[in-house]
Amino acid sequence: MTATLDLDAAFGALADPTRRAMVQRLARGPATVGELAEPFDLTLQAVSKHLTVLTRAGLVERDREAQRRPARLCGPALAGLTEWLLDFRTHVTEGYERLDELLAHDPPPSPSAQRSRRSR
Amino acid sequence: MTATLDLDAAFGALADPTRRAMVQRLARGPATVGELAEPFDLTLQAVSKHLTVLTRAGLVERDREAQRRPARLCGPALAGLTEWLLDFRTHVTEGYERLDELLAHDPPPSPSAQRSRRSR
DNA sequence: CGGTTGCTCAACCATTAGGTTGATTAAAGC
DNA sequence: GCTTTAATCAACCTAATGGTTGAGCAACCG
Repeated sequence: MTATLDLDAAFGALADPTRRAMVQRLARGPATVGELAEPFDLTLQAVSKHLTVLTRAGLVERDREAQRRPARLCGPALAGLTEWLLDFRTHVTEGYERLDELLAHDPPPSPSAQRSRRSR
Repeated sequence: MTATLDLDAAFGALADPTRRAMVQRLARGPATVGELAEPFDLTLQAVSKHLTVLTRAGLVERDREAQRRPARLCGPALAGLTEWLLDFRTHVTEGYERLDELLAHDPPPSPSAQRSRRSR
């Protein structure tokens, strides 16, 4: 749907507290690398790297404005992630009712099939 | 609430495709390590490790049933994750309207006060 | 009892991740 | 034109990941 949402990259990106904080910061509006770096006592380079990770995960996009390269949030990936989780929760409830008390969610709409994966 | 939901661990756990697949598999019901390992051509040990990761992330719980140690999904962490994402999206929309087109979501219901987080 | 089944523990290995310092590019600002 | 500002590139280090093999433990099977 969002085309190629890389769940590996997206989840991975959010697995880091610094990155999560940056994302939350960006939720308030675009920011330059320097601005993003400020609260973290990390080098600019480190922050730049984090930004790269977030960008490759599709969570942020970069602009170019004079010498500055402000970053701004990129919604779809976030939406995609949320969707995956919600969708997953739906799958959980379907055919495995015991869980609806755990997840406290609504009844399953339809069956589906799913298959494995090859890794690394 | 879910007390200490470790976002680092939880997002991190889901950042791996094998682990995600295992979680999806578990969504259909508890499974032993062997059963979980089967589709992946990995050693049992590797799968066992993944299970440990998932367990530490609070995503699964282990039982003990003779020599078997079946794993089953543990809803709250999943729910917590989803909540974080949804909550975050809410933060995004509030006070930064440009994003509602990005996130393609519903209009913000009301202003509210909710503020950041400290990490690391 | 001895063997098999189901799994974990331990040691190890290769790759990646998060961070650093140092050098370099690129656009402004006198 | 040189210097400052903003950021990236490059090399490097350390620690964590994802995987392996091999040994060990616990419970059941005959």
